[in-house]
Amino acid sequence: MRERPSKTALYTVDAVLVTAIGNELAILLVRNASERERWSLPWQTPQTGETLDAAAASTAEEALGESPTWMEQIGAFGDGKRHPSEAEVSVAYLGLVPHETAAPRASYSWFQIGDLPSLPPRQRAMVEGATKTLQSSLDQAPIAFRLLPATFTLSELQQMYELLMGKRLHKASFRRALQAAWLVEPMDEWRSEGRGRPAQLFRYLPKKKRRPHRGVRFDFLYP
Amino acid sequence: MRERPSKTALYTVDAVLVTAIGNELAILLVRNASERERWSLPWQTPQTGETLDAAAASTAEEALGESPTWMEQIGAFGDGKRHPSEAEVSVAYLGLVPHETAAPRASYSWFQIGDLPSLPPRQRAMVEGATKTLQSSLDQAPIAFRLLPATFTLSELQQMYELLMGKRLHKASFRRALQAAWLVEPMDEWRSEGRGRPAQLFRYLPKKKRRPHRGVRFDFLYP
DNA sequence: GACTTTAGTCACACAAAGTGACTAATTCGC
DNA sequence: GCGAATTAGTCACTTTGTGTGACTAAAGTC
Repeated sequence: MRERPSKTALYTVDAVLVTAIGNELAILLVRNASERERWSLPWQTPQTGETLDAAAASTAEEALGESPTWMEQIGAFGDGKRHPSEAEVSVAYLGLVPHETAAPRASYSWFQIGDLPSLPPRQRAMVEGATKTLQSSLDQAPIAFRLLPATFTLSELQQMYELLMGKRLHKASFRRALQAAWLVEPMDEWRSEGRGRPAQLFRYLPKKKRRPHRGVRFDFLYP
Repeated sequence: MRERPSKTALYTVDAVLVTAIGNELAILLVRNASERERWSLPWQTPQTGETLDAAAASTAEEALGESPTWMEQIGAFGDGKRHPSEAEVSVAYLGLVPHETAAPRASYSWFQIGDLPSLPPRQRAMVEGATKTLQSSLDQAPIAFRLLPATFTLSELQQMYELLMGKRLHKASFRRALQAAWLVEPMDEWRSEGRGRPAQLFRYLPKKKRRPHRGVRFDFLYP
């Protein structure tokens, strides 16, 4: 956390950095400088002239030593909820990191999302906002791909979707939809994972081939 | 616009108020106090202790004399773009208003979205963000319904969807999807609009009857 | 070499969306 | 009054997409 330059902290930028560990999502927290047994999201006060996006990126880099594979603002939070800083408003960013390449620096560590310690109220709201954003933009943005390493098997991809959607998917349907979407490219590599037939490796490759949706979707029916 | 209390304006809350006029969306702008031929989005500096949502609602009420039928934060904007205030960051809200009940106060007026005057750069970005949010949450939230009066015909509803989606829809498909979604309730009223058979009036009525989605959606394929 | 395990595909049933043609109820022109 | 025009509302058929179980393929285990 960069120290705020003066008493009049204007606002902060906070990062909700997410990865997938095993069968659950995890969030990166940092130990408080003063009360060492308390945790909070990584945050900082932007330097004058720094853009919001840049401040979020630098917050993430300070925590992980590298940039997330995906970063997106999820909104401004304030509304009376307490924050480690004195800022009235904090701008939250969601960042995605493949677990394989994510080595937190000292005093940062991953917490399973179902097992978070108590957080400052404003940051608790950010975590909720982040999971909501994750769910709702699963089919608008390559969320699952950004949580996986650059190359992956289709089973891994399916497991990631199952994790994010919170339900099991049928293999044949999943692959059919994936093929129709023209989103992955097979590599000339296979990976043998102990037992069973080796799986082909793929990589994410967004492409041409758009096809507009057909009907209207009244999806807000299904909350 | 409420005057900012001191020179150190922390941040502002800006409102992108949208309505549908005829066959196009329109946005509410306010004439600048000093340069009367320039326009900007309604904004204000929140009073200390006021929540963001409350500040946005009060900005809208000051402009229209009433609350929008839908209001949602669309994010924080800063990133070096200029703003009428000296604040480094502004939090933008999207508000929806049915045109029938929207009477702007003095020095406010509606501008067709295709024919906006030049705006402060930060607010220009907000308008773009608002239209993006409109598009992307069309099937997550009752956007179209919030732009229509409380009671409407199915043809009006379809026209609103066509306007928001920017394409024509087939009547039978539209109504089939609407019925499946269980979102409107027929009233015992009909409205005769000049020529042709009178149309039954409906009202928005979200209900039970959920049905989970079936497959995965790789919709980000189609930008 | 039979059995287990994981990868990958196929085919069929069923559900949803695209589409044009139909019926229904009103106004307009004459 | 009556037929044409206009808008509302529905139907039936076709095409496309999804759910599902059973199948083949290639590896390890015993």
